[in-house]
Amino acid sequence: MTKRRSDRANSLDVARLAGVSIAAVSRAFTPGSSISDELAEKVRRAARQLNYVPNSLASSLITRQTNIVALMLPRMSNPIYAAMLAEVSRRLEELNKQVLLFTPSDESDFDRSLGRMLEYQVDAIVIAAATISNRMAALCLDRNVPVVMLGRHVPGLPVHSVRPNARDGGTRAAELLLRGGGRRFGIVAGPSSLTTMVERQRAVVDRLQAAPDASVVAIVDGGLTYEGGYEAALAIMDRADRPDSVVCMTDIMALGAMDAIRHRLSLRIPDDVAIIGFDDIAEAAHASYSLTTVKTPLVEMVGHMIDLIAMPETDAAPRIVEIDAELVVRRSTRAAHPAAQ
Amino acid sequence: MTKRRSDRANSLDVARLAGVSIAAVSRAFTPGSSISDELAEKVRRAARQLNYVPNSLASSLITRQTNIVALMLPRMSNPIYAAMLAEVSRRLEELNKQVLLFTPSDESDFDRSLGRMLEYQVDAIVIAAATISNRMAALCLDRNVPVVMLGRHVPGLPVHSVRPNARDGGTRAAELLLRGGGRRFGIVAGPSSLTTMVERQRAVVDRLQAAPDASVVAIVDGGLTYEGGYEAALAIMDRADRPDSVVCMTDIMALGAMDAIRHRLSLRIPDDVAIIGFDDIAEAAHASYSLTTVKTPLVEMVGHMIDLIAMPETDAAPRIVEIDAELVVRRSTRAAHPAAQ
DNA sequence: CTCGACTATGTAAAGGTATACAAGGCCCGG
DNA sequence: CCGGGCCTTGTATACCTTTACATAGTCGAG
Repeated sequence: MTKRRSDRANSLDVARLAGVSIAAVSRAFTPGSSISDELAEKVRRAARQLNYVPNSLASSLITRQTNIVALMLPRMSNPIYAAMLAEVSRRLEELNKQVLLFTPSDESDFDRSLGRMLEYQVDAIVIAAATISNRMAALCLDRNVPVVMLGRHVPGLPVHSVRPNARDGGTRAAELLLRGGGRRFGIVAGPSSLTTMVERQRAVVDRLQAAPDASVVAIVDGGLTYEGGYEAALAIMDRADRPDSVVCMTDIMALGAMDAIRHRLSLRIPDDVAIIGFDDIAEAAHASYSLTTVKTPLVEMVGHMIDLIAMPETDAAPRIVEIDAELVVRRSTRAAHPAAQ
Repeated sequence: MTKRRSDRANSLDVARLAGVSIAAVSRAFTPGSSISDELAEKVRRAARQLNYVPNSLASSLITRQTNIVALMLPRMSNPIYAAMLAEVSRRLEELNKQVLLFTPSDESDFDRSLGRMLEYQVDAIVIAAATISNRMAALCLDRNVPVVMLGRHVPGLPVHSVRPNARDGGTRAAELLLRGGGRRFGIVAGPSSLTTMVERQRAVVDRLQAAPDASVVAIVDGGLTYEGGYEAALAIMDRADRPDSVVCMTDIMALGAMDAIRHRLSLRIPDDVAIIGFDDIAEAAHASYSLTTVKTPLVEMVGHMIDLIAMPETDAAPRIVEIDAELVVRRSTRAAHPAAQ
């Protein structure tokens, strides 16, 4: 005698049991609606008796609001994305909204994920560490679904974006290393397909090239993973003019680089080699690493994202919010070098 | 001239433009339904022209299937939960299902989150690192929504559960340390409110007490965080009969303990102190830690979870799946001690 | 006592789709 | 040439709720 799903009570069942109209049931479950306390109480009693739970699908069909925000978040391997997700979810739940998660494994899945988001009638779409095709962006715009890109900006795309000021962060990272006496620089790069990584690297390189006696002696892709950072550091350090400073485009690669430098090459950090990363993931603060890094200001970014998706529906120009980078100085970099001052 | 949401095309609009019935539109977007290729193509052309996207809310209202699975996941601070989420999401998306995330900050929010899950008519509920009240469990059962607890089991609750064999894992961890010559043991505990932590600890302590010359000299709560593990280790090691082995109930606390022992107390691992953890988070494999640990078999756990929520609807007894623990031996523990053999 | 302004309640339509059922077309065997 | 079976298409109802509108009731002011 399996209980079938259609045995679930609906508002009509509740209305009948309570001896009221179906509208009364709806109002009893809608805070602030015009209903007397007695009637509301009568409805709630009947509802409890029938194990009634309002069907928010039916409700959303009418109100055109699901209280669901889609989040596209690929490559969960990097802890910064987990932190981003946690913050996004936390802030949205404060507003009684939920995150519907999409983790496409491949760029070819992006459009399919976006399509499914629209089918679910989500109230907004947040895209982290991924991009969106022009076609889908236009479709979202047409349907009046706000889209916010978190952490990067693609010029010309009609979507909002919130991102840290990579140029500023990269510049300050480079300057810190220069002040610490750095002259020969290695770079552990991210994939060139990610604009965020390219911007960070460009900012760092630009500032280094502006220094008369500094030079970038090696750039190796670290593939955005710990292992990739480890290998990249080995490749970078294996040369006659060994770098005295290494900039990693993400912390997770920086951790790999530090471990390679210390445990494989037996060099000291920061004495032999100074290291700096980007993101400020939790592990960067661990005593084993104590990594100096350019922080990705998640809390502020998500705060602005919330504001953007709450904006009144207009087809106004997409907003670009840029947040100042904060340099978190720890012990993987040298203090100001006397000679450099 | 803001475009209103009601301007979104629906299946009737598409049907009219294509000169077909509304049923044809539905069939054109339902793979495997009875429709000729020409008609389907005609519908798709019209749909594209109108930027039509099927409304899965309306569809779910009828099919009673949302392809949404709710995941309750508090305390995202521990990386193991992020890994769990990634695996759950990955596997579900393979089946064209999506994760609706709930991250209640407080035990008092559990019931409210569960209630909202039911309102969204989710196909199943997965609960990680949290529990569910008897009342809500009964409600889910009544509505035929499968509930799977991931990582723990609460006796008497009418829900499925999938979990590692904590007893086996704890026993093997203890034995490894004993073989390595451990005699005085410290334990960094988790909150006693989490049955998982209690089970792990009980297994470890039981095995240690079965060894004639071993003793547990200190048990300190590490609060499930890196910082907590750090402080707990300091407390544990600050005594005359300093432990020669420390068991931490989670890896994240073990990392804190290792850092405290090495960088604050300047002791060697594993020579002065052997350390072992639980979970096998990614950082445990980093060269800076190389932490021996009892692995939480996420892939297998999620695989079983998928099977459970796909089971035909019955009110059969809830299943309990227990998975063997795997001990991942790295360099934070000593090899078998000659004297112990 | 009456009218107007409110509040509380009910009625009915709308929101977008899936599907049972009926109907039409076609082919093939007899 | 006819009937049965199959495939395609359309019609109409069902899914569950919100809300505009109408109605009935309450209360105070004039």
